[in-house]
Amino acid sequence: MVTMRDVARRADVSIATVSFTVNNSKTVSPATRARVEQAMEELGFRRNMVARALASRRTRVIALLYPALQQRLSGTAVKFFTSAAKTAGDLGYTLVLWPVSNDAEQVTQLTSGGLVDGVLLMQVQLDDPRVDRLVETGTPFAMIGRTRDPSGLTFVDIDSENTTVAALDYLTGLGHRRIALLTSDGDSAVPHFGPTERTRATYLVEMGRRGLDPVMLECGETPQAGRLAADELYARAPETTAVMVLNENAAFGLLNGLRHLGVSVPGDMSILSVGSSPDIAAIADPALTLMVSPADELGRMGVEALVDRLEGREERGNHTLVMCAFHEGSSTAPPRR
Amino acid sequence: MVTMRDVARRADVSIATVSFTVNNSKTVSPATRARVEQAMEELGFRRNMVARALASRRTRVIALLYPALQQRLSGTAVKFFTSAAKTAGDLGYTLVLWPVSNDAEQVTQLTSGGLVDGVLLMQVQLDDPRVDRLVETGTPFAMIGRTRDPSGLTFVDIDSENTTVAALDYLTGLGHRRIALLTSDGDSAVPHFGPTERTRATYLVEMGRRGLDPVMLECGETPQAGRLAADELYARAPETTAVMVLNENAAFGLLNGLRHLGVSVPGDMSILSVGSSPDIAAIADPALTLMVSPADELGRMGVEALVDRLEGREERGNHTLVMCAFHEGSSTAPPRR
DNA sequence: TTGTACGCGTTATCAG
DNA sequence: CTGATAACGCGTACAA
Repeated sequence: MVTMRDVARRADVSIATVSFTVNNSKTVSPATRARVEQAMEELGFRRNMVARALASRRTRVIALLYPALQQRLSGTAVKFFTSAAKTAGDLGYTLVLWPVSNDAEQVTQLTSGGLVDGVLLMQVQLDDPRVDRLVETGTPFAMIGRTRDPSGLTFVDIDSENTTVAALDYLTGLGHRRIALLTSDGDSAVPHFGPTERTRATYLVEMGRRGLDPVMLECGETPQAGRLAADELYARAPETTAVMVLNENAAFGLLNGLRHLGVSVPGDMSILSVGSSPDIAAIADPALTLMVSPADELGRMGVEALVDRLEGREERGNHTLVMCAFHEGSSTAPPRR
Repeated sequence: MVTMRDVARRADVSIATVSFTVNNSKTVSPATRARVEQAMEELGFRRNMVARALASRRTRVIALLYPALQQRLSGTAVKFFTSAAKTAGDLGYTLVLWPVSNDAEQVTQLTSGGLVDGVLLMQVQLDDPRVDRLVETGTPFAMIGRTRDPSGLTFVDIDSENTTVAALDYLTGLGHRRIALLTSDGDSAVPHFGPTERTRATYLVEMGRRGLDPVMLECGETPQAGRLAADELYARAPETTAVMVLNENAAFGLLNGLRHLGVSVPGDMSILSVGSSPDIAAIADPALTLMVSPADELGRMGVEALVDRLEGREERGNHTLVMCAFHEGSSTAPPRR
């Protein structure tokens, strides 16, 4: 291995000078810089990130913690990851997906080990054991999503309230009055998932405000469960003309279940899938109309907020909300007269 | 931060003794061990992984490189990741998903920086620039998939040949004689993807051996492309009664396209999807009959092979092939008379 | 069984 | 603008 010492000797300068030129941490005379760079070139020098980390007390690595790895990574999650990784790279960091459960002990071990400078938390629950632990150990972190009381913490999250309002505006704008809501149930990968609870609450309020009757269904996050939900919907509320779905996998099952019931989409029933991603919604037939999860923005802003904290540019408590964006598909239409 | 020195002082032993007890690297008298452990407990000592890595020249971190992150992570890839991570954990390593493109330079920077001990390569192309680079820099690595000439390299891969034979055996066993093959085209995320090319070659040989006429289609990895493939299939070979698909996303489009053509599945046409995962195939209606990618095994064996190399237990050149397993669905049936 | 002393490759401090 | 020199926290021969 070629060390800085080798380079220094070859360029006939001190180790410190080599460090300065490599890191641009101090001004170096052009002549000296040239000599050093030539020496590095000739020797094939590559700096040792571990030594660098030990000396500077930072690895420039950020860990993305995604607990729900037992299932497939949704298109949304991947988009998020990709965007976050790119942003991190632009800011001089490396972001890696670190597979830990939401066991607090594992999280502690990771962060206090010094291998990562900070942590980005995905799939945050309303009461998340990881968060308490991170606060305790003083690890810099930012959340995608938020706990029940996120004051003093840094997070970016989906603006479920306004997204729900927009979704209902869209459906009522088409003329629908019988609008049901299908979400995940308590057995989902992330129990007490903020967006689910906030969407349900907002849905109730908004339906009431519009003088409409709410119909709320919930089911597991599988196509099979979605299919059963179709049956349940027809048993409980056969008059329904539109369903707002916050459960990507179930949306497919719902669609198939309706077809088997002889219900045409969007002729007899409109379906609006909230929080999914276009590429996966395209699998459905007809292609689903969506409120697209702002994965790119969330990833970018999450990393930016975290790096701000890492570099001391910000006190704690940066909060940002982003709405889902409407994406036209073929699963919605005005209700039949 | 609590260092070993602090612990040593508190327990009134030397730093070395603390290290021995922590790592079980030398026998320590029970009395001393107790004192040290108590001191660690009281001080809340957590060892610094970076310093440990610098001194021991190993981080015990393995990077999983997955280049095709521009799109969604298939269920197969996630299963693979999960299984690999678990295996690594059992062996005393941490496996992280490191988002690098398949740019060779980035790979070099990562591995020569010393932050990871070894690399697991996914989505290996038949001619993969990353592989040459890793060989050059002497980085320990193992591949999931293989290059055109993998002699001397360590890999685990899908046994495409035997899987294809099994798939054709199954379909001919049902009575099908007109069997088409739909794969990805050259514009896919991973060009010159080994399984695709090997499956196509084997398909040709096997169809010939059975005295059947081959029909090969290829299309992009999207539902839309799969839909067009349905049209093409009916234009080119309307007599076809079964399709073997090696293109998960297109399989959905194919299914929908056929329905719109008035072709019932599996009544008029059987579909067998090779190399996908059950959870995602369940989205389809009818649920797809599969040859399931052995993601768990591949992940486990890949990590095991890599760790063997990392710990010098093995020379280079461990090769392992695993077949896809049959998984009953509702998209296949005997052909109509 | 325990302790000493040095090495790992870089960064930070402070003096020139 | 440049260069010694001391950390940084831990692993490990080697000595006791």
